Amino acid sequence: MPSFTEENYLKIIYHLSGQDTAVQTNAIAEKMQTRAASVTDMLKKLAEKELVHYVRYQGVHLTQKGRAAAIDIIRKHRLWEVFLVEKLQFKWDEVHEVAEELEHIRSTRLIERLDAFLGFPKVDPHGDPIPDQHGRFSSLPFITLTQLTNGETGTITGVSDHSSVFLKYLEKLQLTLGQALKVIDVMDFDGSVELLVCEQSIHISKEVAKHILITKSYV
Amino acid sequence: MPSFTEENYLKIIYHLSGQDTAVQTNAIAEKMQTRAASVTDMLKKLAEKELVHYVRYQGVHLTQKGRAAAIDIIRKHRLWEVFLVEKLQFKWDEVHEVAEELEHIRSTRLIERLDAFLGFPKVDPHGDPIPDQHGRFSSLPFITLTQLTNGETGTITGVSDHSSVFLKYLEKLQLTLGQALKVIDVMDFDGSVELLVCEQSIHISKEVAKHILITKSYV
DNA sequence: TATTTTTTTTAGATTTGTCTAAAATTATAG
DNA sequence: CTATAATTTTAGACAAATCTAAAAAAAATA
Repeated sequence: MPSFTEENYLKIIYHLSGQDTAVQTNAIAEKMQTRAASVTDMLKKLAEKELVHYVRYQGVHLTQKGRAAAIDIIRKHRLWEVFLVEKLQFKWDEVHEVAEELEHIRSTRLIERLDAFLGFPKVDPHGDPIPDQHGRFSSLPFITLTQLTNGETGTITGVSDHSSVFLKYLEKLQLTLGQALKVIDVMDFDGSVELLVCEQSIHISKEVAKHILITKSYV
Repeated sequence: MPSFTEENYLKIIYHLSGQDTAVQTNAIAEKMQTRAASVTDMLKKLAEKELVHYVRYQGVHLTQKGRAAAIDIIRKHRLWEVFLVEKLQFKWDEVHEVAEELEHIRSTRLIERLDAFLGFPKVDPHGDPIPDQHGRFSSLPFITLTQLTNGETGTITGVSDHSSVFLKYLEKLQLTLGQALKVIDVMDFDGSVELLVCEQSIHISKEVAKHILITKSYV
C-alpha cells in the first residue's frame, strides 16, 4: 500500500493529467511545495511500484493501478468534505485542509459506511463528483461560466478553485452551488462578465468566471 | 506540535503511568512493538521538547505539557470511537484500529464540532471516560469485577482490554456495558467467578474478570 | 545550426524513526 | 558481596523523503 506521501503525489498527478499529455516534474514540484529533485526521486519510486509510467526527461502519467489509487483518495477526500459540511456545519471554504488529512485514513469499511451514512452523495460541497466504490464518476457535463454567451442562463454546479479566499468571495456575491444566473454581457476587452443573480446585476472578472462551473439551462 | 509517532509514545506512556512510578523503557518498547534502543532515542527527544522527565536508566514520566498532549489524543480517540459506533454502526470490537488513525487528525474545530454532533458523550463504547476540552475527566469510581465478593451486585460500566477477541467473547456471554450482574461465588483456588447474568449462571476466569469494570450497586 | 535558457536529473548530504550489536548500568541470587 | 542476569544505553547503520549544487538533456532563440 502506498505511503501517505505517495498518495499525495498520485492525487496531484491525477489532477494535473490532461488527456494523454505527460505530467511534468516541475508542475508536480509546484503543487507539492517541494523541489524538482525530490519529485524525480519519488517518480522513480512510483514507477518501481508500477503506479506511474515514467521516462526520464519525458514526464509521467498514471498506470491503471495508479489511477485507481488516486481516484480512491479523491473519493475519500470528497466524502469527508460532505461529512464536514452536512454533519458538522463546516462552511465550504473550511473543509479542504481537514479533508486533506482525513483522506489518508485506511479503512475500506469506514469509507463505505460513511458513504451510506451520508446517503451516497453524488457531489461534494464544491460540486465535484464523488466516484463510487469502483471508481466510476457519474459525471455531469460541466462548462465554465466563461463559455456562456450573452443572454444565456445556467445554474452554478461547481467551482474549480477550492481556496478559502475564492470561496468566501463567491459567497459574498451569493454565487453558491445551485444558484441560477443569466449572462447579461461579456466585455470584449477583458473578458469580464456582467451577470443577473437574484434579480441583481453583478460584475465579475474573467479570472473568477473561469473557476465557476455551470450547467446550462434552456429556458 | 508533536509528530504522529511522538503522539503514540505519549499516549502509551500515559497509559503505563501509575501514581508516580516511572515508566520503564522495555514496557514502552513492548507496547510500541519496537526495540528498547528506539525507545531510548525517542525518550531523549521527548525530554528535549519537555514532554517527559527522563533520567538515564531510571525510566520516564510525563510533564504537565506531556500529560496534556496525551489526554488530548485520548479525547480524540474516544470521541471517534463513539462516532464509529453510534453513527456508522461499528461494533465495539471493531473501532480500535480505525480510531488509532483518526486520533491523529489535527483540527481543534473538527474535534469540538464532532463532540457537539455526538451530544458531548461522557464515555466511549468501552465505558472509558472522555476528557473534556480542558482535559478533565468526569471520572466514575471504577472497580474490577475481581473486587466484588460473594453476593454483591453491580453493573458493567467498562472494560480494560480493548482487543477484538476479548470483546467478542464478552458479547457472546452478554457481558456488555450496562449489564447488571450478581456474584454467586468466587473460587478460592483460581479466583474464577460464577455470576448471575440475565437470570442465568455463567462462569468466567479470573483473567477475564480482571478486565471487567464494575459500578457497585447497593440493593 | 549554434548558443542560450529552461527543465530535469544525478550526486551527496540531512532528518526522522528505526535497527543490530556491543557496552554500561542496575537488579538479583547465591 | 560477588557473580550472573536483566535492563538500558551507546555507537554506528539504514530507509524514507527531503534538500542543495552541479551536471545533463531538451527546448527556445538567434
